Amino acid sequence: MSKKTNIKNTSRTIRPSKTGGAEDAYTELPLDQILQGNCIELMNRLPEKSVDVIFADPPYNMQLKGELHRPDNSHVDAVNDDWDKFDNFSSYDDFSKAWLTAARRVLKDNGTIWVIGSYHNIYRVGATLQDLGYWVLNDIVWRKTNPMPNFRGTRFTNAHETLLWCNKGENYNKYTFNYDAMKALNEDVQMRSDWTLPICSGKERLKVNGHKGHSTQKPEALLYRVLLASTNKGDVVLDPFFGSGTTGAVAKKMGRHFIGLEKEEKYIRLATDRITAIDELEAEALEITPAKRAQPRVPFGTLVERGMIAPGTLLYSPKSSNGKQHIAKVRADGTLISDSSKGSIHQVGAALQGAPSCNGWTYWHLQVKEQLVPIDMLRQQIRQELH
Amino acid sequence: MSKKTNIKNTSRTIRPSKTGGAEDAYTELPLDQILQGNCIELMNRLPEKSVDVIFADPPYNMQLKGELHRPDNSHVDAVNDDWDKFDNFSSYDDFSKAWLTAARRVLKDNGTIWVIGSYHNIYRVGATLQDLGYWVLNDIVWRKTNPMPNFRGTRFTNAHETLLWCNKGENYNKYTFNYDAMKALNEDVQMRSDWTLPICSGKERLKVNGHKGHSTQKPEALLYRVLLASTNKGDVVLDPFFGSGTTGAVAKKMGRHFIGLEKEEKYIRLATDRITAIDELEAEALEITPAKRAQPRVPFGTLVERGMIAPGTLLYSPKSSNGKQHIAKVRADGTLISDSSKGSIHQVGAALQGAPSCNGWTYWHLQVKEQLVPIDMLRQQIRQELH
DNA sequence: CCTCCTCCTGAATCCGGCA
DNA sequence: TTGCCGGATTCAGGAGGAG
Repeated sequence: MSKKTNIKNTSRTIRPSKTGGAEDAYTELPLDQILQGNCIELMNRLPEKSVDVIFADPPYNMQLKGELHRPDNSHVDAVNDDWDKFDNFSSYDDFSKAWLTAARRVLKDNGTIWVIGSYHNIYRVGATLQDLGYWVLNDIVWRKTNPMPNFRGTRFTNAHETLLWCNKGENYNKYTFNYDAMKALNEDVQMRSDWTLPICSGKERLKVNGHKGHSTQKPEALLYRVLLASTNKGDVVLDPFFGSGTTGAVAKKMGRHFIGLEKEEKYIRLATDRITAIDELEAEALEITPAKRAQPRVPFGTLVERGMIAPGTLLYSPKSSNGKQHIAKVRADGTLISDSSKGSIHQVGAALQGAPSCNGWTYWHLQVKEQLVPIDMLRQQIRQELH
Repeated sequence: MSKKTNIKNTSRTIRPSKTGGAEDAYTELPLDQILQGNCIELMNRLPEKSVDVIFADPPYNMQLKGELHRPDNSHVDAVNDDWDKFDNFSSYDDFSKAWLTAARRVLKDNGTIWVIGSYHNIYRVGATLQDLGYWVLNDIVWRKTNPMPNFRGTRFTNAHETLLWCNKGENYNKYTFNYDAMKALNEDVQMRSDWTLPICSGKERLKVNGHKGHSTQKPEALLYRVLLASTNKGDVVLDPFFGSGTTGAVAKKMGRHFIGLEKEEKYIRLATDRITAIDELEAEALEITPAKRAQPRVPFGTLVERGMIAPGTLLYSPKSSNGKQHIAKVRADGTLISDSSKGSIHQVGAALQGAPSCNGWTYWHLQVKEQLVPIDMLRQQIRQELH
């Protein structure tokens, strides 16, 4: 059982045919619509080899256990939706295999598929993609500028998600990749496999009664880059896990057609309202998040790690008016130790001077051939590499 | 068939025992050595649960690429393609399963394993890790500052590799993670899951007759961060695909023990020379920022006992946003009593705030000359005495 | 209108020692 | 093994109010 939801009056007429089985097959693509139901059944009703690109944001199977609080004791509103629960890896794999098989049938031979995930699920999804014959073109890392920290200090901040971009096989080489558009978007340097973008928050984040409209809404900037890279104007983009409809919103804005598949009524309502309010952009499109121009932050530890300053190296302060000079030793984790204090280059510099603060980059020097050179010189080198 | 290679004169004597099978078992760990042979066989000869960390840089499945094509390189239909791919990925999976199983036996229950790979193999490796019961702690993205560009403009620049960091399972929670050292290395901001480091080039890149000594030599900075994060001084690090010996070089430098497994004679020679030339850093330089949890516990009652806080003293919470401030009185046994609750400094603090927990040391303050001073100041005094 | 400050929040596999 | 309980733990950015 499934029904369709029209997004705009201009959407095409649907003619389900009764031939060939219990399910109604779409003889024509239901463009710019959200179809309600199980995405596998719905995909099987679409004509084969009919869509240009698939973007899929399947459940991540997060397997969260207890409650989590921030250090200020506030409660973390985690993803604990029923749709994210699976019994075990095996049942998750069955699910992945099923929807990716249905997706493969619908995808044009020269089409491509994007799947986004986290470490909880992306390794399984990636293996399943390969098992089904999909060919990985790139794995893309979405570096979040503002991820949630690790509140308990138990792991590295989980600061990225992964997208897999695949075509239907090694020998299908005519997929769309707008190389020059990507290069232009990246200030005339080849677009890399790591994309730095903020998470979806602020005004862009859809709310219902003051609460998140969807627990995992993706930022439009992410979809913008995906669609700009891998589709042309007028292409058809299928999203089998439509959710809050970011794919549809960006597709409409960019003059692409979308087909959204979604089980839950509440998300369909949310997405429908959202997309209805959107106007298609004129020819020239804008990147929502411009590249940051600021100088990249370089921790002092980076110099140690890279072997530019070995642990055990002595650093020297400038000689003060009374001829006194401070010395500190570099430790393995990029902190300093002096006679009387330990800590960052800034902390130790401040402590030794009895000052409230200190710029360690200019205060501390290396001895190079009987000359003192500020460690800031080394930071400049690294910043040049990071360009 | 395998043999060992001593790296330094001080290495311990090895006593292979003839008991229990055709293979010689090591009754003692062959520390700081490179063992020649098949890594699975070698791992099976090591004592179980004996190494603290495994770092593995397995073949990326590029070698198998030839097998992924038909011998005549003919175009393969998508559907028929499946078995072909499956068979070949399957053999890579068998290989992964075999060495990861052997690795699991050798790894201490509270040990962790790192595996590095690219999109060609990491999704398969990740799924295999999970299938074997390993629990992913983080997936780490190594962002290369200087990756090889995509010359043909057909894809995004492949600018990263992925590391998976796992422990032996969901319930093994005592793995080593030097959170504070990582934070210090990153200038007092939590270390994230994306690491920006250059590839191995220049002087660091080992050459033999003017050519690369090893085709996939990893940068020492990468191993430095891995080992600083997940090992302590004196720990044993096993690398089953030792190659050019970056793991051993960094381990030696950092005062960790290594065990290297490697099939090829030429790489063993390369790595041996390399590691021999390396000096271990001095002890003071290897010190890192200690975890607060590692500091001696001081019961609040000690302050009362020592007369630093008299029974009857009033303690004050910080003023909250609505101007409210909680007050509690110290009792003779080091518990607090307030209007509504009694108990430890933590329990009363939590109860008064209606919070799930509270660090009483930072929550409660003494009034000293019209200023509020956290009682943690007094704990610091005691800890210094204990020094 | 601008600045400053406080509050809130985000796909999270989030503690550990001891009785 | 379970349960108790001490006490350690966060970054970026947007919204909104105060001044």
